Amino acid sequence: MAIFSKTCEYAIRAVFYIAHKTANGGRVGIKDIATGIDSPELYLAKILQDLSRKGLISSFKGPNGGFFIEPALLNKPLSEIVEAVDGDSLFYGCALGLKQCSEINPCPLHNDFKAIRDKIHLLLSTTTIGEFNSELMNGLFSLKK
Amino acid sequence: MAIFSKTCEYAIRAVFYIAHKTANGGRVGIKDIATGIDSPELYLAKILQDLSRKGLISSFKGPNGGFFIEPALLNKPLSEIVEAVDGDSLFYGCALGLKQCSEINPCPLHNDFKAIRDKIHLLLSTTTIGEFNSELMNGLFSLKK
DNA sequence: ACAATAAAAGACAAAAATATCTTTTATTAT
DNA sequence: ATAATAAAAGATATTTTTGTCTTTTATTGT
Ligand code: FES
Ligand code: FES
Repeated sequence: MAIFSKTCEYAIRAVFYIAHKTANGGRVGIKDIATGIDSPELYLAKILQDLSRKGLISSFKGPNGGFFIEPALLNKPLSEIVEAVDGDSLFYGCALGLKQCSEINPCPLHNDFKAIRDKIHLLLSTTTIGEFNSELMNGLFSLKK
Repeated sequence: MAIFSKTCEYAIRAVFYIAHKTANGGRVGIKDIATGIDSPELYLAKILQDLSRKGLISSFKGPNGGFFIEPALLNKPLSEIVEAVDGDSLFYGCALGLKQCSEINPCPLHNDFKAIRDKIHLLLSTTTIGEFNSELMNGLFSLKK
């Protein structure tokens, strides 16, 4: 198993893609995004509709329409995307699936896992949506293949 | 999304349960295990069959039959259970689902994620199946609720 | 030998995740 | 106004994961 669901992988890659493509204004269409991140177009459309409803990305219909990200939202943490799609069990849940992760009734992995889980949470809450824009423009980072 | 699949959560909890229940010999039946880790009995049976075929746990049929773990296997790393059930993408896969995680074609999260991924791998390969036996016998750790 | 026990195996069922198809709505340009 | 464009919405399909049911096989005790 991967760390994120397939849906979440697509969501993150799409958000990074939209962010760096519209950082200087303009909009980017679903076909462009789907090709740019190598994902099934119609499934991605559903995911972006959802993010749009939740206000994490924006869109316009019609000619010259497409998706974009409000400049102010470029420094939102990536954790908000993850939480919107996969929920927060990666940040707060028990590694072994106990109903409640707690010090009172800990599973055997609790102590060591909590440390790692907190690092994941920290990474995702300190990484912003627009953080990689210039590297992505320069082709230093990849979102496909 | 949680870090392990439900199947893997049950598998780990069951292995810990069997380990500490049979550390001093004897066998433990599926009903006992399912109750002890709070999992659906018949589904767990399938999971244990699989682990048994792979040689990670042992079993006997008939009266006084049940599951147990060869003493020598008690210091096998937990990572083998995880790998047998969930595969190795948690240890080697790209966070964003790129086909290949590599320095040559890295995703934006690559550097930070690799560090965390390695910690997860280290934790699971240095934790052994029998490591928590005494704490489990003492009730210091929990495998249910 | 025979009955009782308990896991193995195979088939099936339900739910969730992933993916696709079709129709509608908003926007733009002619 | 009208046609063209592109996302939104709703419905449907496929695949995977999770869970259950039934039959078979191995083992034990009588
Ligand atoms: S109780 Fe399992 S991780 Fe905290
Ligand atoms: S390329 Fe994505 S984690 Fe290495």
